Amino acid sequence: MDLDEPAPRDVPVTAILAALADENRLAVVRELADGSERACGTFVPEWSKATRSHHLRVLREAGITRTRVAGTNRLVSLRRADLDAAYPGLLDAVLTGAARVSS
Amino acid sequence: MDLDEPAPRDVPVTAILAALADENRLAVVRELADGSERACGTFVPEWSKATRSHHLRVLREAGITRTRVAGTNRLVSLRRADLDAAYPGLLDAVLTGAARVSS
DNA sequence: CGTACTGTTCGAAGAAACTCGAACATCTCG
DNA sequence: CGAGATGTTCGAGTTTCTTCGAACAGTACG
Repeated sequence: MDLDEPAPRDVPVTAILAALADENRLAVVRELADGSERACGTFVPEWSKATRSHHLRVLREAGITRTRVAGTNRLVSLRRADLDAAYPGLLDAVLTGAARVSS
Repeated sequence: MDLDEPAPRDVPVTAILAALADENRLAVVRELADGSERACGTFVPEWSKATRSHHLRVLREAGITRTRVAGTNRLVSLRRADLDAAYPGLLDAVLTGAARVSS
C-alpha cells in the first residue's frame, strides 16, 4: 500500500502553497506537468537520495503527486484532475508563472 | 516614500507562494480581497506590533500588497490588478480555496 | 541465496522563519 | 513643545525547514 496520499480537498490551501513555494519542488511539478510518470531518481540529480525522498514526500502529502510502486522503482505523477477539482486554476496559474519566469 | 514594493512580475512565483503559504497572512489577504484599505493595526489582533509589521512586510515585498501613509496610519491594500496581470488566476484560485476551507 | 538497485527512515547539523519586547521614528493635536 | 498614537527596526529566543550520511527494506536477477 502506497496510496497514502490525502485528497487535495482535505489539504489546507496553505499546505499546498507551502509545498509549491520551493524552486526545486516546483521544478519537479513542472516536469510532471505533461502527465508523465517518472521515477524518483530522475528528479533534481544534485539532491541526495534522502533529500529527494523528503521533498517528494512533501509533494505527496500535500496531495499534489501520486506515487506508484513499479518493481524497484516508485513512479511519481501529478494529480492534476484532483488538484483542479479542489483548487480550480491554481496549478495552471503557478505553472504559467513558473514557465514565464524561467524563460 | 513608501512605494518600495516590487512589481509582482519581478517577484518569483515561489516568493509569492511562500508569502501566501501562511494561515495568518492569507487571512490578511482575504480581508483585503474586497478592495478595501485597512490600517496595519486592524489585522490579526493577537499579533504583537512587531510580528504584524513583519508579516505585512513579507506581503509587501512579495508584491502582493501596497502600503500608503495616511497621517499616523499605514493603509494596506491588495494589488489585485498587478497580481492578475503577472499571475492570472492565481489569487482567485487561492482565495476560492481559502474561502472553501474556512466555511 | 547473494548481489545490485531504488527508495525510505532515522538522527543530527545548519539555515531560515516566526515571535516578541524594547527602543526608535513620525505624525497629530492641544 | 509635549503627550499620545501608529508602525518600524533591532536583537534574541524558539521553532520549523533543509540537507546529508548511514542504516534499513523491498524488488530483481543470476
